[in-house]
Amino acid sequence: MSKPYHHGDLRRALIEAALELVVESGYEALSLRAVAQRAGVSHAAPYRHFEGKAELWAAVAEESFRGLLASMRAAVEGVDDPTERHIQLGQGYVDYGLEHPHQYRVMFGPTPPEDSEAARACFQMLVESIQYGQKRRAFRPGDSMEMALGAWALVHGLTLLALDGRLQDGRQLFRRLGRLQLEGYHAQEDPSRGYKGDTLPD
Amino acid sequence: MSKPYHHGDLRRALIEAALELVVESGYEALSLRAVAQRAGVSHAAPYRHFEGKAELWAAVAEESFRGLLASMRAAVEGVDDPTERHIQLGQGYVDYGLEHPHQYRVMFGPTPPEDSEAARACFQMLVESIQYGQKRRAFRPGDSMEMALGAWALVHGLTLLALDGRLQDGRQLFRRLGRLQLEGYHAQEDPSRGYKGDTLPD
DNA sequence: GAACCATGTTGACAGTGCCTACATAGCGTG
DNA sequence: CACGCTATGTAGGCACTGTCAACATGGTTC
Repeated sequence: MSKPYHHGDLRRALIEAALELVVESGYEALSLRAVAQRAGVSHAAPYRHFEGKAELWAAVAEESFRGLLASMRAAVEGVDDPTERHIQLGQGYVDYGLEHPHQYRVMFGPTPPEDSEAARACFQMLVESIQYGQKRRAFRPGDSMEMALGAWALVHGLTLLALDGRLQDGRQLFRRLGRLQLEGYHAQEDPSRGYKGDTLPD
Repeated sequence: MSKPYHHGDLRRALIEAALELVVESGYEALSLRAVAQRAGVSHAAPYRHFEGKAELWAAVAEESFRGLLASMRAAVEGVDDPTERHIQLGQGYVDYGLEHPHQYRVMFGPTPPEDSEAARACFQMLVESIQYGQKRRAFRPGDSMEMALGAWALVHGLTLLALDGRLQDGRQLFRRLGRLQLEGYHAQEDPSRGYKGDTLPD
């Protein structure tokens, strides 16, 4: 059979070649030509499946977001307590970032995908985790999306700082800081200490 | 006089040309050759002052960190209340990022500067703000560096998410989430709700 | 003034993204 | 079945990039 002229599913093959490249040779080595070569096609072939480099990157990012989503899902499986569940969710996030540093850089690189379904699903998990805690009266009432954004910012920021080598042990640090953030999210029995009603401070 | 063969302070001129370029034409337009041309010098001249592209980027980042530091300093000037001061500090951070998006991307881009004096100073401001609040018994005791890292992660994460267009109004959002985070940092009068002693949760 | 050397220039090389022109083959339609 | 149409591949070229080596210039020092 040798190599058929037409590949069959080159698009998929290119994405996987790109993923392999990014995992092995790092974030900056991702060139269209290198990807094409790895997939065993000519340097212009990718243009039949992607508009350009940015679109291939976006596809790689989307694929990676799916991995992130899976990591978060696995981390919370079977955890019922709202606080513990939320911590586990963040842990799953941070873990994925630390274990797939180059992919994480592609996901949030200079060309982030405009509309990523998987990315939205990841954020949705955070929102639902907040709402779950609110329903159980473990977290204070308030705009669950905003509180989820706060959680996202924390895990995202920690992951990036860790990837930049600015932290010692990002995983351990998150366990502490995640709980600390949740102390602010917890429902407060003493009304003199702050929240009255269902709004966030200020 | 025309143009003297030797520039005088080409290193400085290159950094400033790079800054202008990055501000005007954006983050990705930063090429050594473009910078050289803007400085009115041949394409290989920069190599007499920088080891390569990465080092020039690092210099631009360092310069930008100095701007960030200035923004943070200006934001807290004359603010005494620990909570308000800490919020203002974060505000100064977020504001700088939102007002200098391209520079912020260089600062935390794929090639972050290894040892940035200004970056350390920025972080130091956060640590001291925490310690200041602890001394005044406004914030709970605990590892001030860790708590500062939590604050950094929040502002850094929010800034990046805002720059990626994933937030509506990052500035406003920070005011709310910053206060929310501080609720977790506040000293808690009711010992039944959590912290005992001088350690962070978990 | 002569030698030195930091600083600039020129030219080249491999690699990049992207484009156009051409080749191949799988498909539907007569 | 044969014909063409079109999707998908290739080959080559363009302008640009970072980097290096060889050369030019001119300020500084003995």
